[in-house]
Amino acid sequence: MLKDAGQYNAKSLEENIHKFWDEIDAYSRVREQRIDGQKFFFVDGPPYTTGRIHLGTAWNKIIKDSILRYKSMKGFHVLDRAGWDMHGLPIEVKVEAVLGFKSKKDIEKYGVGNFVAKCKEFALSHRDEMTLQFQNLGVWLNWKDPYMTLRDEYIEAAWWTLKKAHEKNLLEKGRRVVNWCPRCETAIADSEVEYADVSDPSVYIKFPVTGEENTFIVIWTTTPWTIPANIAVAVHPSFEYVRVRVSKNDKEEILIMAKELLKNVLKQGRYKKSEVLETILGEELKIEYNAPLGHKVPRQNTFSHTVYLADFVTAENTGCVHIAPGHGIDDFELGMKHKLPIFCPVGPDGKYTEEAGDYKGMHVREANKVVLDDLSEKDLLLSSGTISHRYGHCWRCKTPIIYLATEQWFLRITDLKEKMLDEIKKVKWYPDWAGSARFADWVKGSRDWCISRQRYWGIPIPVWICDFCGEVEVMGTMEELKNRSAVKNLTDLHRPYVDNIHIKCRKCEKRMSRVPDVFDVWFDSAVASWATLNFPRDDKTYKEWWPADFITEGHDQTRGWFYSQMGASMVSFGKAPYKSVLMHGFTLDTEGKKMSKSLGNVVSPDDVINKYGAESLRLYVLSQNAPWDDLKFVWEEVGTINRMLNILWNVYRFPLPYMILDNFNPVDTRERLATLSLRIEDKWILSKVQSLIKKVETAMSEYNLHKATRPISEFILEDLSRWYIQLIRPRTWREANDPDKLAAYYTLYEVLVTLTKVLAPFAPHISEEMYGNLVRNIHPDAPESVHMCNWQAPDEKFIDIELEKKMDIIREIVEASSNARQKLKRKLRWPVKRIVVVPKNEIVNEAVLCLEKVLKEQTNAKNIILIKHGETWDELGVEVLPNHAALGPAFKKDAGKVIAQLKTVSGRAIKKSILETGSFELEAGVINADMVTFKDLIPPAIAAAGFSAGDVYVDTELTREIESEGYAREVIRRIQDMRKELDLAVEEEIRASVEIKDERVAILVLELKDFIAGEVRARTLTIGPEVEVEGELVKDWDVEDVRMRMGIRL
RNA sequence: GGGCCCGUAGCUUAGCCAGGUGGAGCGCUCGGCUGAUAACCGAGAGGUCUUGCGUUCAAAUCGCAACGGGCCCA
Repeated sequence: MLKDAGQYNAKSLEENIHKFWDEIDAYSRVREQRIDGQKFFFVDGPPYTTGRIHLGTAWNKIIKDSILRYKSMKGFHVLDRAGWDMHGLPIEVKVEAVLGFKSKKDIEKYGVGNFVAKCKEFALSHRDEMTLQFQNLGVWLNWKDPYMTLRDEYIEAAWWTLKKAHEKNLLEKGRRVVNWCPRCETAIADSEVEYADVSDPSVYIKFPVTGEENTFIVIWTTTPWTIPANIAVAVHPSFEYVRVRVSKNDKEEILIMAKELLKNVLKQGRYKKSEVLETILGEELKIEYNAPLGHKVPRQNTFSHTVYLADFVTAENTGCVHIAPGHGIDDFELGMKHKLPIFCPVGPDGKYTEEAGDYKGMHVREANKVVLDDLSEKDLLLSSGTISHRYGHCWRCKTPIIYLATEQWFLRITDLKEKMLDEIKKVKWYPDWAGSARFADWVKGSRDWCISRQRYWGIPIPVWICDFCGEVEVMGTMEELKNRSAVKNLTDLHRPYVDNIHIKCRKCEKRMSRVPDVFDVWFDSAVASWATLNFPRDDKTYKEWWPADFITEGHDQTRGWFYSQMGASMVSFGKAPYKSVLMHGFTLDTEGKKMSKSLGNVVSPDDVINKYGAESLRLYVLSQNAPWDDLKFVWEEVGTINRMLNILWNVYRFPLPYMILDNFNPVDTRERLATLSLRIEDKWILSKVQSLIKKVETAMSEYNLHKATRPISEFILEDLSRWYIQLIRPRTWREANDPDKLAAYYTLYEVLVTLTKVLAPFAPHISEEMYGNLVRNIHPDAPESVHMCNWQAPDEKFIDIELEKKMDIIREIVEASSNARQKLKRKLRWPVKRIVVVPKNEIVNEAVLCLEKVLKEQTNAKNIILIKHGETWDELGVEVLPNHAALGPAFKKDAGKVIAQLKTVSGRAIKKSILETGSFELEAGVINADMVTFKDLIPPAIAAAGFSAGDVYVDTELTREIESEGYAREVIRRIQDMRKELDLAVEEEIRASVEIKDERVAILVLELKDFIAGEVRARTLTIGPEVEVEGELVKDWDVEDVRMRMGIRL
């Protein structure tokens, strides 16, 4: 049996549904149920296990959940292990903060094993916390068996991939300049560098040119601490450079710089006089110079310092660029090209090494000032100021990064670039430009991938090197390592457990040791698509499922996970690891600014759930805008969605009391619908709901979640609540087994049940609740959950597009008539004599004929008069407006007479004649079409309003019958109001008395006494001018200026 | 500085790909309804479609540039 429903309470409803899902193990059973379906392999982009989820993460998972629920209902066998990214520097930094550590030395002292254990504990506890948060959103993924990057089988997937890289000669150890965090003492990836505005030195330095007295080449830098490592100066080959004689304080010297920047340099150096001695192209500039800090850094005197040409030089500052190949990427590349020494006198802790001579032991951050002082002492400092610019910082500990030339391991992704670009084209991107423009551009500009980190909590790099001959061997699996090393009981592949495992060199039979590095954490998630299938341990599953059918992440992942996966997959398998990608946007605040803790504009998903429930949040993020656009979070809009859900709930619960009262038992709904005689509005809503399914399907085929969810909301508000429910209301109040009522019941039932299924992927809670009552309480053998149901295919036999169009017209006419009524202040409760529809096209005609009853009811009109298309309503008066400009010249002095006569003749007669014959004969002369214009004259009791395809006239003239009904309805409304006040049950009977002093009105109302009594369920009803009013509740009313006194008693 | 995306009523947006009188919702004002009722419905006001230039008979729509926002990079 159906059960009644209370008010919509999102929180308790969602809690109950979550409990229900747990009880019946809904998720697992839904997936099992589809085990024979077509495979749909989804890979969850693993969130990083620190802290709580934010709005963007919530949006991400809601998108995934809705799409997967939809796919599952469509019959796909979905594979969707949730994923967790659990290694890496971010967690190390958090744990270091908890333990109060300041550097790697603290970790070493604490013990790597202890530290790693803490990191693991941290990651696991956050995973649990975040899982709960995702589940509160109603997100279904495989939470019981997620893939976790810290698992041994996962680590093996990474190892296997690196071995592949080695076999394909794509793994390389090399010296490169990398982003280096001097606090974390590790290389960090480009993607781990966060840019922020900082104030740095902005200094102009003179390098003394060899063999030319008092001549200097001028460079500019923001990092004076790199001057001790200077090796060269770069100039642009096609810029013009000048030698300038300048003077200041009676001292003369010659400076070299770009011609274009002469003014700037003179200003910086506050030179009073200047004289250009020579202008030459950069490519002709052949000079050597002396190390500016040779006296402090003895090694510098062993290098030769020369000017080189480089395209990356820009016309800024001096046009001459200081080159330290050990401390800059461009610098390094230029150095490699010209075989310059890669001089890097800075250690991993950011302090100068022995090679830096006098600076040894000094931290580079303290060195800036000292270096400037030393240069100043030598009179090599041209000017010194500060500049505010964007500079890179370690994204976790916020320390400014430095560039260091270090030994690192690289994947030679650049070798695979062309093939990767081909693969990108084979992937289906939503939207298209995410792949063709954004991702392709990123890949084109990508560099080799530095995968090594000098840290602890990560996947150990499985490379062993011979201590003697340098032979390199890569371990692909745990098994391989065991076999090669004679270590039998290896239970954890993390550091420090793998650190002391040695193997015997195949070449020289000496000892091999593991390189101490761990992987860049991006490499972890890069192998997710096969690691989640437990490859390489399980080859069979891989063959059945790989590559992924679908992934979806935010646009920040273009350079992140989209890329890292593509790179790793090209290395491993030579093809893309995914077939389709939906790129979604970012959540921003109301102003369109990004949410950040420092701005204090962060909205957490929990806040939204607490206020409106998960369902509102879900539908909000899904429908607010296109998935790929950024989402501006606006609280009011969530409120609007919540209101829509509330209306849905009211629509759902409105018929329940009647259905229950009538013992309505909807079995074989489709068959009953075929045999019952349905009203046209029933057919209409059935058509509408089928059309809705089609719309949702079309939108979902392109992952247009906004275009799928918006029509659902529109259907609920416009078609169901505002229209169909209003139309069938009177039918639900009928007593007994009226077939017309049953037709409405069955129709509404069918529509609501269909709606639960359409809604299920997007609003899984409310649809489950409705389904539970509407379906499960009636059919015990139906699927237990709406999510176990098949997606309902649109049924063409219900669809009648013409009818849908006609109803649209009728709704427009009703709106127009309501508009017209308002002009004459005639309430809808009062019937009107007639409504005249003047159509502008044939469809309006058909619509009115076809839906006359609906139109009549909804406009509360006694009659509908339909004027034929092309004709005018003949009761409209016609005002003839003389056209003086035409009448004057035609009739000259008689014009006045003609105009006067025009007013005495029937306007309609003139219009008719002019329309038919083109002229009209007045006593004073014949007028033609040019001389007059016509205007409709609307009679006083008539109100007019237009709609898109015609006009509507409402005749509000009162008749005795109308007044009688109008007053009667006023009385009914007020007694109903009083019933409500007494909180009476719908079926409870009353005794009522109404005193109306105005005798005329009293008589009018009395005429409909029986009607009134029936409507308000009154056993007895007395009405009259002298009635004694009494009862539990007595009230005085003012009805359209008529005083009434009413009382009701039980 | 570069790549991609976004910029339409007070707010959130549709329309843009395939050029031809800019549609909604929220909010506001006024009104209605009262057997969904701490609900619901209707009407009205409100737009230099960020700006400028160009293509065209015609530009929110196509092109170029600028400005503002986002992501990514330097």
